[in-house]
Amino acid sequence: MGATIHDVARRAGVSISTVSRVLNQTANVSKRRRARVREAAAALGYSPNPAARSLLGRSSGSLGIVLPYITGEFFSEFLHGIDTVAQEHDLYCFVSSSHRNDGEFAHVLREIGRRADGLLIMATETEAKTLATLLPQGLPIVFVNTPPFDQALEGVLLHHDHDAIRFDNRGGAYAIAQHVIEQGARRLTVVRGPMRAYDAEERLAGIRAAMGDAGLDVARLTVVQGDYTQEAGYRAGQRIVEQGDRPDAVMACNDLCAIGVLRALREARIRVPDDVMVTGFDDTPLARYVSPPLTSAHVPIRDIGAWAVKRLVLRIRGAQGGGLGSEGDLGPEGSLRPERIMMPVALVPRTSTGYPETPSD
Amino acid sequence: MGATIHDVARRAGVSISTVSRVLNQTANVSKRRRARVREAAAALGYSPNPAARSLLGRSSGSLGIVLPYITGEFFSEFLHGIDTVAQEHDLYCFVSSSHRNDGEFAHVLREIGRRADGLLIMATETEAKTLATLLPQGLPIVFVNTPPFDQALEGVLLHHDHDAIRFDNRGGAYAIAQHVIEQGARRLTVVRGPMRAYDAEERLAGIRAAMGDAGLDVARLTVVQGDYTQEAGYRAGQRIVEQGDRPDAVMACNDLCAIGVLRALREARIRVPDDVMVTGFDDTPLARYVSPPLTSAHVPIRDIGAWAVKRLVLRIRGAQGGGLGSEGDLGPEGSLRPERIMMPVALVPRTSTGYPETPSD
DNA sequence: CTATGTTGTGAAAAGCTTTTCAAGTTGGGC
DNA sequence: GCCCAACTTGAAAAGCTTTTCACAACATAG
Repeated sequence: MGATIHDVARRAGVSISTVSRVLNQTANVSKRRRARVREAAAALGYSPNPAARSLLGRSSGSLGIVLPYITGEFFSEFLHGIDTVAQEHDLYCFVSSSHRNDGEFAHVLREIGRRADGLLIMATETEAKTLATLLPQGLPIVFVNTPPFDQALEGVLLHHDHDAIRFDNRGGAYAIAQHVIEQGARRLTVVRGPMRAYDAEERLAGIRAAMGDAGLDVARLTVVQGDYTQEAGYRAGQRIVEQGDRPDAVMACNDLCAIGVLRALREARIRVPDDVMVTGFDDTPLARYVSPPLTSAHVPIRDIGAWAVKRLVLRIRGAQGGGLGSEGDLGPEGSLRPERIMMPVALVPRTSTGYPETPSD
Repeated sequence: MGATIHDVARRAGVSISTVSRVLNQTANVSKRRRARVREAAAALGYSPNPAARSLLGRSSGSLGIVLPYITGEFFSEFLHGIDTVAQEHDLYCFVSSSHRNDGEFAHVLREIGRRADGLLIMATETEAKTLATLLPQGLPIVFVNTPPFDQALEGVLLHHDHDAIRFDNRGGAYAIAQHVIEQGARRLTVVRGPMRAYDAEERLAGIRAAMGDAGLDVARLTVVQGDYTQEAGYRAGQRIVEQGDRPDAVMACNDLCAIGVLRALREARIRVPDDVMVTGFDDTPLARYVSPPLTSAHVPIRDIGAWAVKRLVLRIRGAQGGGLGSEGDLGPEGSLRPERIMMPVALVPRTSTGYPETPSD
């Protein structure tokens, strides 16, 4: 089907070595031959066989993106950031998500690790220790939103020189709680994320800290179990309504969940924000469009995806990746120092907490 | 790093041919050796190098998923359906989307075509004729939501034996329009999808047909330009409000767009559905959670993704794929007959068109 | 003009698997 | 007991690229 390097060599009247050298710019070739090879390659529409290339242990030209079960806009946005940068560098992404258990996760990680030049791993649910034993060796990896660097994963990260990027769950939650308290809320209820998710834990901690700093009794925080879906938010909202002892503010674990809460309150004829304030998290594009517009914490998820891939490219292709990281980035042996980025999460106050609506927002 | 087939052969005391035969069950091997090979492979954690395999022209174990620019939940749901089935068959998905122009699209299509065993193409925006010249040869392809089978693509589809699945844009839009008219609407406004998208065209046709059948003057349908984002819906909604001559119903091109319309109406203190009805399309999980719950047309997007991949697997792995399609599926030469599926799109009436709210929905 | 270094080029090997081909072994029938 | 068939098994080739090695041509310095 596709032309091979031999076809190009024959047409140009040179050896395959010369063709390879011209196309990869890996050594000097005389002007005349170079032109002839270029011409032949163009005429035949030649592009090197990726399988043969990766068999050599060189680049396969692909990236592995391993994700947890994600729903809603968050996923689209994240993948969009990833895809844009990958396309710029002519890299192709294996995307895999929603693994049902650790065994499946391990299998996918291993198989994708064999096929890709680098890995982007987002695994909030799988614990750090499990992850550490599963990591493919000798492959650049960027962790997104994995557990805190200074805990179990630290050793792994240091040893393998991996990068990591996460966002400030605690700070974002702190800001939201602080804002809600400033708006007059005293009795707070949280619809928390999944039990195993450490980020849910962090957000909870942020809320508790804000309550403590504001002089509120942390023990009086009501925590309702939920997850990152509308359904869970809806059910949690119903429970809050039935409970009778109505809180001043319901802080959902993300925007989707908050939307479920909003519906439950609406059905019970409870007004937001007049009777109860509601907040989300992530600030997906949707947040400003629901009724009422949702106070949230902005997570720059698209930028995070983009950064992760840029970083991966830098490690895979070497320093010519360009634009990212200063020269100081290079470690003693010329290898990149691992970087750990914490993306700030900014409060976005909207009507759902009584903040005046601004049309531009 | 990883063990090779030679390592397994050495450990088991046999030749690499025997190892290959055992692992692929491609020929008889004596019981004793078979056991020894199995054992050695397990001990070394051997799995065959995918690059070497695909170099042989055999399977690469991966699928190519080529998508247009998609936003919101629709994307997540679709990919979820795809991923679930792919994982069942141990296939890995190259996902690529948001190509800025035909050149980029062509490049990606070609490169992914070289890397994958089969292609899932969803390309509403790229025209059928362009697509036909770009198709990689000799590769199973499933088209999702590409232009109607009986138009330009027909020849290509027939020739290459490709499958196609789409959903009934026209029927769904017809049902929505009919419903809205039954609810008392006479002056209708449409926020249509992108100019180049043929599905937007189909939905418009469905609406016009419903109007005609109901005895309304089709010429009096107002069409506002939009696209599949909330922002576009918001702007379109603002324009509708400013226009003064308020319609009885606004039919948005999808749920996201409808949510934008809802916000614009809300800001103008126009009540939904009392003053104006609003409808969406796709029936994403969100539709039932917004305020008011959104009348929409249910597109089984997850099922569509799943069907497409099952079909691809069937073509790639041969008839043992199992469960999908009867024996009658096999054509004269034992090859699968191309199948074209039209998924029905069902009306889901909710409060935004005055339909009584049901808690269960 | 010889010795040395530089540059350009092709042959060949390596990377890992599947599959064909040939050879070996075993068993059964006459 | 011998021959043919069937079954097992190993060697080798093919698939396509990159890179090393060796060689040739050419230029420069002494």
